[in-house]
Amino acid sequence: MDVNIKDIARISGVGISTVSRVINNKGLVSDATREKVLSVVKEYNYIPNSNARNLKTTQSKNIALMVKGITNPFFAIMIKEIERQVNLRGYPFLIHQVEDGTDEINAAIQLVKEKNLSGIIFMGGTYNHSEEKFKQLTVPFVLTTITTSQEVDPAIFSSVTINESKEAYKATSYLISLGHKNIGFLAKSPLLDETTGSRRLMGYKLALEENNLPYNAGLVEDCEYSPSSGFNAARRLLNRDRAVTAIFAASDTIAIGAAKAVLTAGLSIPDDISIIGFDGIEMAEYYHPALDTISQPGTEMALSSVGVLFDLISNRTNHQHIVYDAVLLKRGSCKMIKSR
Amino acid sequence: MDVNIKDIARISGVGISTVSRVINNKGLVSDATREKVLSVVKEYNYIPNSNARNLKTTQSKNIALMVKGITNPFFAIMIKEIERQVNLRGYPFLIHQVEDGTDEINAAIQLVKEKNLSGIIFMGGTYNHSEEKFKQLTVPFVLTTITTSQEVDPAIFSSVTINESKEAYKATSYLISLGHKNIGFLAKSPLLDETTGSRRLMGYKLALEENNLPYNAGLVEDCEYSPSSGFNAARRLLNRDRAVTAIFAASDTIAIGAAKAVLTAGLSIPDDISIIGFDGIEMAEYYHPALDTISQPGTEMALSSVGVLFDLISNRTNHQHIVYDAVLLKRGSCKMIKSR
DNA sequence: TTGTATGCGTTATCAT
DNA sequence: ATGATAACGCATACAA
Repeated sequence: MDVNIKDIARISGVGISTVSRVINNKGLVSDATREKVLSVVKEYNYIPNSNARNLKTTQSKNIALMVKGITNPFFAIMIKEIERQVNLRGYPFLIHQVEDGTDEINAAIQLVKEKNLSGIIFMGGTYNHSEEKFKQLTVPFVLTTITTSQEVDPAIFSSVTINESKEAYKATSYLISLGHKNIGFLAKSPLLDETTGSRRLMGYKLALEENNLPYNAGLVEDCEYSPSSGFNAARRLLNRDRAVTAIFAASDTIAIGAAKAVLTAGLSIPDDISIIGFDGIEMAEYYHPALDTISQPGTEMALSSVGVLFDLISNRTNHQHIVYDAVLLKRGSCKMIKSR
Repeated sequence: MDVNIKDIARISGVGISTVSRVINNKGLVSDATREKVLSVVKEYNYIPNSNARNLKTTQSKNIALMVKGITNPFFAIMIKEIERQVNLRGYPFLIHQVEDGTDEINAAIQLVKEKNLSGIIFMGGTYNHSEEKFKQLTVPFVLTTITTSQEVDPAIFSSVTINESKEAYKATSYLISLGHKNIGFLAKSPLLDETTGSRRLMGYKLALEENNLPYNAGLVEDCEYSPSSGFNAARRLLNRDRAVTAIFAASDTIAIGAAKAVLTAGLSIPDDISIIGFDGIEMAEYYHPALDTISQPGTEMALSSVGVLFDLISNRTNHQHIVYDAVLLKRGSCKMIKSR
């Protein structure tokens, strides 16, 4: 091991607590001793052991991000911003990837006990967590990009989200306004309860309903949030139902795969098939043709997630539920249906 | 705080050390007491405090990944696999994003002192780290996707890489073999020392040289590893030099942006301009047209990085330097130059 | 303004 | 096979 606080104290010719006061900027220390201690700290390259610190204070300053789906490019930019914001506040930050199929809340409960976290941000995953579980989380936390089922009391958690069904409604309505009647819907687990996919499906259905269009379950495909999966889903869809004139993909990654399927089939976007995605990742803009999308304000959501968390940590506020608006970006991959 | 080892001991009616032996599977414990302790542990949901543990053992089992460029989709799949592999071995894993412009080795040195890491994987960044710095790293580490400058003694570090210049040579030679003579090169910091971009530029230059083609600095553009940056760089290139018939992008993200620039300019891929990327991310395959690329074996590299690290941690084997071969994937975005 | 002593929760060394 | 007890490195109440 390296030098510790005792060494620094001895070398500086002061007591341990004086060193502690200096490195923590706490309590009264004369300028002379402060300077001396700091010089020794620097010379010996002393860095306090955070394990001992956290053990002593029974409260580390660690902020953890629990991500489900770290390969999601939309999350990538959010992660970057979240880390930046946390570091800005001088808190250590740790990213924990949650494997698909494992429970992130349980993982977090464990992490809290293990590392004495002081805050958690949950990103991605599903909504089916029980109130009881949340109550076991003894530190401030905020859900971002996800929320909970209706049964959970909003007074016990914070969230930063978009209104999934409203935004999906927006996308679908847009396609309908262009005259489309047979609109494919591609999402992950749209038929399961309490998933992002199912929320977006709700919006899709609502738009159909409001426009007196029948809901056709055959137009809904379940797929992962990836181009390859979107490709396969779109191909299944196109093979099964030749009447499809538009596709609403619940992510841009899916949309890109779907677009490829359409183009590969020798069809044109948007002349034969209109496509709209979701998220607003850079890739969608640079696809050819550029893909329309529902663009989420990822950076702002990241910013505000950290903001809400620190409000909670410093006891400044009660739980907040911030809902951002997403924006429909028209880039030309959707078009008025051609008359037949 | 929650229950601690003392509580468990008291409730179980045994001594503290017995509980410790049980939860660590160390030393002799009778089956009866073991069972009793375990039941209490379970009932009270006891989880050992890792700060105390690490403090005592002066060596946590934490493995840290230092990533520079977490938004890089190629890294994303590697990160996922690395985490999986580390967890498989029962070690806690933490991801630390290194901001562009900050020194990852310094950050790591600090992290080691703070958290008593037992191993580090470095991913991304540049090669210009001094031997002296590496020597300050008192725990096993491996560089992945990067390596060091020639001056650093290979006996003091491990690495898992591809041969950057060789693979770039491969891509460039391929374009040359198709008759291209004016080949644009897009990379991040190709003219700086000891960057991935500069290594790939070396391969590019070598291929030109071996084929008696002149090196034209005007065909080299500096850009970030992103579609937007690739788009701008390609546009600059196309505007400046109308003789360009092929573009070699040092990443698929750049290639996607470059492709967009070509298509937006009303040119065709590959009829007017051939494009080849680097990395082998999924998006490149689903671009339209699908983009040729030099595909790195990301998953295997991840796997082997963790393998090498744990060899170092346990076996005390010597340092290894594993170099993977990348594969030229032809998908149709490169074509024999049209005769003029 | 400064130093001493105590304890955070755990592991490990020693008796028993 | 089991239980006291001494560290691990630090922050802090309290004494000086």
